[in-house]
Amino acid sequence: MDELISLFKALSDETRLKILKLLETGELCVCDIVAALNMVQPKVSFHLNVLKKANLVKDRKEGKWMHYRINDSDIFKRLLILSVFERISDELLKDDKKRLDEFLKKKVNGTIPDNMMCNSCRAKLNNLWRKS
Amino acid sequence: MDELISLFKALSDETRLKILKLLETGELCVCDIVAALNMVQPKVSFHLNVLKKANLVKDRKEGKWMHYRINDSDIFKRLLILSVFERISDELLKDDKKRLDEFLKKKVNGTIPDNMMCNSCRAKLNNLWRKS
DNA sequence: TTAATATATAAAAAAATTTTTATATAATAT
DNA sequence: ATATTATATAAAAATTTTTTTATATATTAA
Repeated sequence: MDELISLFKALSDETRLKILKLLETGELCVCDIVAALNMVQPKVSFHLNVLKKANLVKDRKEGKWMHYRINDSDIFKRLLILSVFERISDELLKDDKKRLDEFLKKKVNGTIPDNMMCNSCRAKLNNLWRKS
Repeated sequence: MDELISLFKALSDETRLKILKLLETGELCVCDIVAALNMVQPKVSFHLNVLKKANLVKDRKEGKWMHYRINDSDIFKRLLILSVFERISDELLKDDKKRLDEFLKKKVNGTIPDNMMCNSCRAKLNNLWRKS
């Protein structure tokens, strides 16, 4: 029962639902999420930890960066997460997505120096750059 | 989004999950739930109110009694509630169900006087009595 | 080796939720 | 009318969660 409660508890907070929604399209590192939500880093880390304890996200370390992605390995969680996505309007995340885009753009155009980016971010952004 | 959050929040508490599980087999009045959970009445009323605000239960007044029942009118809530039931072991509710049975028995055998029972409780219990 | 960076963690403060205790309300019984 | 009963609500206390601020750790850069 504790597992069930920690799952629902994790889902009952606006910041955490926003984080999940930001991760909808793929993994992000902590600094991306901090930029998107415009919140202080320890606050974001706190919420990521709640999500992690509830097994709603997985993390992956790469150099000094920590990447988080959705963990929908079991069917019940997948369904919950999908229902959540469905119920959160794009409107609500508009500003956050905009800040995220701007932050990623800074990474691409070099406003954020190359050595302040991990390899997988660079690879992904280079790829985006070529596409658009 | 607030509706979604209040739904998950309502589901992230042991007492409230127990109440839902007690209501699985049909409506109960507040005093039944108080007896089952062995908790003080205002505490139970508080949690019932949280469930009601989240639209997880409906209430019905009969005389001075208030009856609560599950509200699974929409498909998402029904699914959530069913998943919850599936995940709560009978073991966890064993003592509560036992206390509930004993309380209902007292209503039947007259330890609790007839005038301290509403008509629908009497009807239901008489029915049970005849069956068993 | 020293400095800088990304993130985590700890401690303190703030805010929200839950529990308890007391009281109010409404319905019924006497 | 008065008393009793079921439940709700309000106020205070206790607990939990969240936020903030400061610091620690690990990794890379210079």
